[in-house]
Amino acid sequence: MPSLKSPSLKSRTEKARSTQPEPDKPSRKRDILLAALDCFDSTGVELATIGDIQRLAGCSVGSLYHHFRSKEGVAEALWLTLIEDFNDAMLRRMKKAKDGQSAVRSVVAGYVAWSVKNPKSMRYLHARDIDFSTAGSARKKELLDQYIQGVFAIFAPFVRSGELAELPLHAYVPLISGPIEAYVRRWLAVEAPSPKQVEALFAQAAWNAVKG
Amino acid sequence: MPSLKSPSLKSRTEKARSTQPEPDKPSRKRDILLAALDCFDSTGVELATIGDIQRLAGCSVGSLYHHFRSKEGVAEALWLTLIEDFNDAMLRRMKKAKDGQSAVRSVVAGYVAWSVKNPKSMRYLHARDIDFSTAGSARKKELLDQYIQGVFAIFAPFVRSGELAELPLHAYVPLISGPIEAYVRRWLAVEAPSPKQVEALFAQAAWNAVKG
DNA sequence: CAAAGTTCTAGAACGATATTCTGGTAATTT
DNA sequence: AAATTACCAGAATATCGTTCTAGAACTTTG
Repeated sequence: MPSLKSPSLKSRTEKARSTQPEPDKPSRKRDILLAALDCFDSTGVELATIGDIQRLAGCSVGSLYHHFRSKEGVAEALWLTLIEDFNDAMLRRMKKAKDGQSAVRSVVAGYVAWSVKNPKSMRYLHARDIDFSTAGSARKKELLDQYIQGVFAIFAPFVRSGELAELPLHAYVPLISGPIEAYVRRWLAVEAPSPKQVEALFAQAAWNAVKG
Repeated sequence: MPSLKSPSLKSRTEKARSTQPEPDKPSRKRDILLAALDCFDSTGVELATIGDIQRLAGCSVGSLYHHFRSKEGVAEALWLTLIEDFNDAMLRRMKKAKDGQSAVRSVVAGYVAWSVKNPKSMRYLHARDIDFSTAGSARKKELLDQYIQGVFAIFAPFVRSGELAELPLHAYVPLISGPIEAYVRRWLAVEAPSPKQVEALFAQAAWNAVKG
């Protein structure tokens, strides 16, 4: 569970060393990702130059290319890091729920909260046109599946108890968070009333969509 | 209402000539857009080179730059053309509905139908990170608003009759098409069960979300 | 119909910038 | 401490977006 703010991003030496998981330590790698987020957010991935990122991160080209294979590599790593953060935050929040209804509602609330707190990151998560490598693409799918599984694991008991409807596995996430996701995307792109204003309405809709 | 398949894309000479609106005529401009869609879809906007597009379209660099200001200009024009096509198709379909419920359901059905028929185009519509010029950005907002207005114009009578709930203007579109949109995006990105399989379920959810 | 203008096309030249290369310094392991 | 590895720097290179020059194909106008 990497994070840009309370970081880990341990260099994946495959043979897991016995040292503790390197709790934080301000790393060059993270500096680069942080700088990249700013650059990508303000000008888009394409227009942001390696020079911009490198300058803002306070490192050299060589250093940047030591940590990442390419500019797209940075873009990909950034996206994967952010989605992992986001998924963690969401699942953590959902796990606190005691019943199905509050679990479902917490998804909408969590989505809004995270977006309002990290608009740049959320905007970047919505931005596609990041050319994922085959490895990155696989990782992305893996994380996505993992999230869906995680959600379902939380929901399963409530489905069994009949509080939640029994639906195709892939239907829960879009049914619950599709509307708020669409709303937030629009809010991030152009100016629109804050998601806070429709949170309750969308939470209710989410609940209606999946209740038993 | 331009279209890539049954085309118009008339060269906007501002002083509208008396000639009929140039019904189709295979134009160089369209060839370029078509080629661009293929290139952008297979490698992403960034990695697609002007050379690729130009070669596939069978034209020269000069010609391409005569019709568009830049590569981003091509990407922007393509996006705007496609969204216009899509919006037209959706509104046309919705207008046929006689009552609120079938109008709402037609949104979901229309979304699925268009996506299944034009996956490349829909994938491109979902791709952000197209650096819109100020003009393009304005046009985009204009089209988006126009669509929302159009949807509301169709729904208004049903809202007045009480068949549909009275909600914030910006809530209808995400509530109705948010889930299917999220589902389709995932389907287009990685492999997943066809949207056809959840169409009925999502149509029902859409209806529940906005019925009076 | 001829001439003048305009649109469209071509491809070479240019400039910006992503990426590679060479060489070096700190850290870690043996 | 020697060796190996991780990390970093900046110059050199290669790729590609864009501009420029020139000319062909239409369109309009006298």
